[in-house]
Parts: sequence; C-alpha cells; structure tokens
Amino acid sequence: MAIASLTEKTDGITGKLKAPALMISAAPKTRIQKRNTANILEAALEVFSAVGYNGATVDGIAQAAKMSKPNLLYYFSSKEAIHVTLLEQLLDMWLDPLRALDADGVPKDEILAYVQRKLEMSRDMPRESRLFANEVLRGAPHLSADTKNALKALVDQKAAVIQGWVDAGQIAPVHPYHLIFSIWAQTQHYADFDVQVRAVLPEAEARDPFPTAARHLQQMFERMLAI
Amino acid sequence: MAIASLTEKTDGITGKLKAPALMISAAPKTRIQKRNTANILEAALEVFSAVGYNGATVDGIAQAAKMSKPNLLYYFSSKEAIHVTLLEQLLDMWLDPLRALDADGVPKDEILAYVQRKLEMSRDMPRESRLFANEVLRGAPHLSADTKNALKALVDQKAAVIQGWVDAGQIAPVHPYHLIFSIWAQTQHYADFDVQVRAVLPEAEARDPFPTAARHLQQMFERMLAI
DNA sequence: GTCTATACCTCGATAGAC
DNA sequence: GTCTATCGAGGTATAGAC
Repeated sequence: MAIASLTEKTDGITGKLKAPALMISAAPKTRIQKRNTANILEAALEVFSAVGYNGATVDGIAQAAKMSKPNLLYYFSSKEAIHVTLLEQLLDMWLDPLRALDADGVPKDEILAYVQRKLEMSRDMPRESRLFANEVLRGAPHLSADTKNALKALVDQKAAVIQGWVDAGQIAPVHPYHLIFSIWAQTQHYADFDVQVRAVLPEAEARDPFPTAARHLQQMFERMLAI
Repeated sequence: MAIASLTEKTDGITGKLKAPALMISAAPKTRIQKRNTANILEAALEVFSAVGYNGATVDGIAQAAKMSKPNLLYYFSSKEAIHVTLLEQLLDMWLDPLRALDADGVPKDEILAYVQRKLEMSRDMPRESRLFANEVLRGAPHLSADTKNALKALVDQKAAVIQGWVDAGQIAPVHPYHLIFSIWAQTQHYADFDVQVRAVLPEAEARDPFPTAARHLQQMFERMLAI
C-alpha cells in the first residue's frame, strides 16, 4: 500500500520507476530514455524551484535540459506531469531524515541529530526545499491524497515515538506534532527564505549562515528537551 | 530617509499615501479614487496570496474587485505596479510586532509577547504572510533595495537590544539574529504551510491549530531564554 | 527520437467610444 | 471613469517531416 512506501526506507531519488499517474508512457526502459528523463527532471527542479510552478515555462525547462520543447513533451505529456513526477519522486528522499528517527536511540540525541540532518538538507538541497514550499504554499494542488496520507502516517508514527519518550520521562514534555513543525519551519527557513536571511545577517555571517544556524538550533532544541 | 519610515512607528495599512515608484498617477485624491484603489489592493491581496504573483491574472484581480480589467488598469499601470504597491504598503504593518519590542521592558516578557503577536498575525492575516513568503521565495524581485535596507536596519536595531539583554545576563545566551529567524519561521509556518499543518495534525487539533501552537511556542522560547 | 512549423489559447496592456 | 473590442506577446501542446 501507498503508506508503506513512505514509512519504509526506500532509495529516494533513484527510485523513479514506480509509474506516476500522469505520465504518458510506461516506465522508461532504454538507456537513452532514462538519461533524458533524468535530465528533464533535473532541469525542471532547477526551473520550478527558481520561479515556481506558474512562473516556469516548458520552453525554459527544455532549454535547461538542452533539448527542444517538443522533444521534452515526448517524454512527459505536460508541464503538470513533470511537476507531479518531480514532487512524488523527491518527497521520498525529503522525508528520509525523519524516517531515520530511531525509537530505540537516545531520545535527545535522536531529535538533535534529526534537526542537524534537516538543516544539512536545507544547505545542500535548497532547490528541493523551495519546490515543496511553493507547492504547499499554493495549497498542494499537485500532491495526491495518497501522498498526503502517507506523509500523515509517517508523522503520526514518529510523533508517537516522541510522545513515548515524553511519557517515559526521557525528554521534557513537548507537543510532538508541534515539535516536528518547529524543526521543519526553522531548518527549511534557511533554504526557503535564503535571500532574506542573507539580507538581514551581518555581512560576515551572510556569506554562510549555516554554521551559526546549526549552533543556534542545537542550543534551541537542547534547552527545549532538557529535563 | 527610508530607513526611518520602518524603524519609527507608523500607522501601517492606512499609511498608503507615500507615492510608490511604479504608480502612474500621483497620490489618490477623490473619494472614489481612494475607494477603488483600496478595493483593488484588497482583491490583489486575495488573489496574489492564493496563487502567487505568476499565477495571478489582472483579469482575476479585476473580477475579485468587481470591476473591468481596463478600469483596473486605469488605476494601476500594470500588474507589477499593483504587486509592488501592495508589498510596500503591507510590509510596514507586517513589521509592527517587531517594532513594538521594547528595550525598556522585561526581556523575557518582551520576546514572548513578540512571539505571541507574531503568531496572532499568522492566524489573523495569513494572506499577508503568504504574499511575503511567495515574494521572498522567488528571491524578492519586487522589493526595492531601500526596503531591504530598512528591514535590515530594523532587525539590526532589535538584535542589538536582544544582545544587550544577553550581555546583562537577563536572558540566556542566544544568537539574536537567529533567534529572530526562529520566531519568524515558526510563527509564519502556521500561515504559509497551513494546509500541511492541518493535513498532518490529528483531526481535533487540525480544526484550529493555533491554541496548541501558542502553548508550544510559549514553552519553546521560555525554555530557550531561561537563565 | 528529434526536429521545424504551427495551431490554439490566455494574458497584459491599449484604443477609442461613451 | 468606465466600457467593448482588440492587438501583440508568449504560453502549451500537436502535426508531421526526417
């Protein structure tokens, strides 16, 4: 079932073979098809994350992928199909840090490590962060009900783990769902609002906000969870 | 100078008379002009915040304002002019909660009150939050250098206040800029990613996430700042 | 599989009557 | 100030040759 695909570990970006609903053709087969499809999705990530879904043009994506517009549309039936495929493929990888939160680990360490992994994703994959931010900001019109349910199932599961730690007195009392939102919000902020962060920070830090951000968030969640 | 207009208290949304660069006409004069201009900006806020700048159409804004497209374009020279005017006007009010942070108040109370005011803005003015989120996400192409400098000046000033409190031992050591980012990120999250928050939360809380969010953030920043 | 050419549409903005 | 009509640019997607 769909939920299992998000609660179980998968290979993320390379696991692109599960046929998305909106694609014309069946799963890609030949080497050149795989290569072109991957090129298109990489180009689409670049363009969508920079100017949003509505700001992007098929021609712009085609140019970024170094192919003609009709050729691109030979691989994907529409602009929407590219976007949907991209979202579904990347979401899996995007949730890896949360999926790795281990119920059997040391509670405080597990959560702090999650925060740092998530911050690293904002640093190393800001395009993915902005892609999702843009989608959710507009009301998530291209995320299927299945996908939303799978996301909820994963968060429910991890929230239960955190609640267990609270009940066992291993971390200070917290609202597990809002704690997760706090982690998402603060880490993704450094990708999604990057220009604002850099515009506001003193010049020395603006060049690379992430080292001080990492220390700040470490401090923040350490104090939040200390018993 | 421009910076003063943001660091000093102004009357926010009603202070729309300072002529924005991109408007055709001078400041509105007749009663009907004021009324139509206000209608257009209200409609534009509704549309831009729902579908973003690129997703919005002049016709859509005109319909929301219950006028014809050419009539709307009689008041604003272009779609971009509407957007720029809207951003400049609302930013002032948007920064009121930060501006109200009082250097002479009780440090912890001042910061906690700021958090709550900001969360209330996310609850009561989600459209404004999404408007800015969309603009910053795309790299803030419609915010002038003056506006960015004014924002930085305000944050610099308040960061210095917070640093003063830290130096005086009145709150726990924190990075003032990142503390402000933490407040922005976590409070705006409930407006910008509203659909995700509601999709993930258990049903009872999803109906209104704000009461538990308020308690969670109170807890979070109390523990962060406790000496 | 990839191209040129193009059909078809929507959008931003303007012309010009009233 | 407000309208109908329309222009021209730029967008998605397809036709059809190679």
